[in-house]
Amino acid sequence: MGAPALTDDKAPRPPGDLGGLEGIIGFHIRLAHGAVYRHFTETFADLDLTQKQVSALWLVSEFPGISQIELGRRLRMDRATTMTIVNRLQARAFMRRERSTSDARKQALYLTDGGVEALAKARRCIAQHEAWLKARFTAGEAEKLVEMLARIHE
Amino acid sequence: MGAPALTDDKAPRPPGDLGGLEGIIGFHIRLAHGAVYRHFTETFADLDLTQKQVSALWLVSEFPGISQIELGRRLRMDRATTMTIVNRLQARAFMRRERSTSDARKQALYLTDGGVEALAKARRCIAQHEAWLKARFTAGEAEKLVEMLARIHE
DNA sequence: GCGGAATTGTATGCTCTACTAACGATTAGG
DNA sequence: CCTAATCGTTAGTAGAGCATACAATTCCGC
Repeated sequence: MGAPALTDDKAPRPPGDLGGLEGIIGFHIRLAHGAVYRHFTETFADLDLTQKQVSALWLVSEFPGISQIELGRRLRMDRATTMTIVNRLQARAFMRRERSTSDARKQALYLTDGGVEALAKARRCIAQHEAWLKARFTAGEAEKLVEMLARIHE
Repeated sequence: MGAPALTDDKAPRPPGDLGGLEGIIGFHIRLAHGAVYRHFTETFADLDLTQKQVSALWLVSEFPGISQIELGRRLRMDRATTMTIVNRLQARAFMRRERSTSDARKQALYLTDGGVEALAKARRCIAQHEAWLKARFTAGEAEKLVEMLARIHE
């Protein structure tokens, strides 16, 4: 008991009040992720790329010839999810698949010229997006935040 | 130039290496959110409740009679998304809708007895989930993390 | 070397979340 | 009183994640 009724409009608690949810770390991660996701989507509206697609382009650029399973491992995606990402990027001619010469089970992934170009544009958008994010923190805080988040995803 | 080939299996970089992605705050928030989401889903497998559903139950419990639009505002969901959440919870008889007496446009949301019970169980699962999360941090760190995440979602 | 187990890619189908656009009902403001 | 704004609702679209099943390939024990 004690929770005040809101049937009338004399709301006694401010609109941002989240009650007991306020102290839950997981809840804040969820909201923060949502906010970042929304801003990302706006920033990348012109490029029409999602976070996952950009991450995949980026990783394939840094690890040319990487296999799908390895790409998925680093981005914490399962095989099926990785497939749909790569399918879309291949359909837009940003990426191509080749059978690996060392292991015929694997596909080796490479960026096409169009993919390199798209990634270059994406990097500029990411810089902008990150600037929006980092404006809230000092350099030390940003570093600490990244380090703590890394502890969560191992 | 510079990026080592992975066509062969002499991978010169460790499997956790994310290259330039490492420094991107948004990327770490994404991965952390994924990890939290996965653990949450495991923890709540028996209850068959999602993060959003639990958050909604919790908020309606703290603000009985809250309108859908207000619920959505606090959880950063639009009206359509809020609808589907409330629909599911109502279908499982955890929540009921009533027309607001003060504003006939609004629905006033209340937990049913089943909803109260489900929330009680959910709270125990959340405690477990949060303990898993908090094990990585000191009390001070956890507080700082929450505060920094709050800066992101305002 | 051979046969069974594990790995990788692929296809299919389901779910949750989120968004847009439209519409009707109700309320609020000039 | 009439118009604009708000709220709920429905329908459609899309990304992301997961499970399952299957084929091809490789690996390992014998």
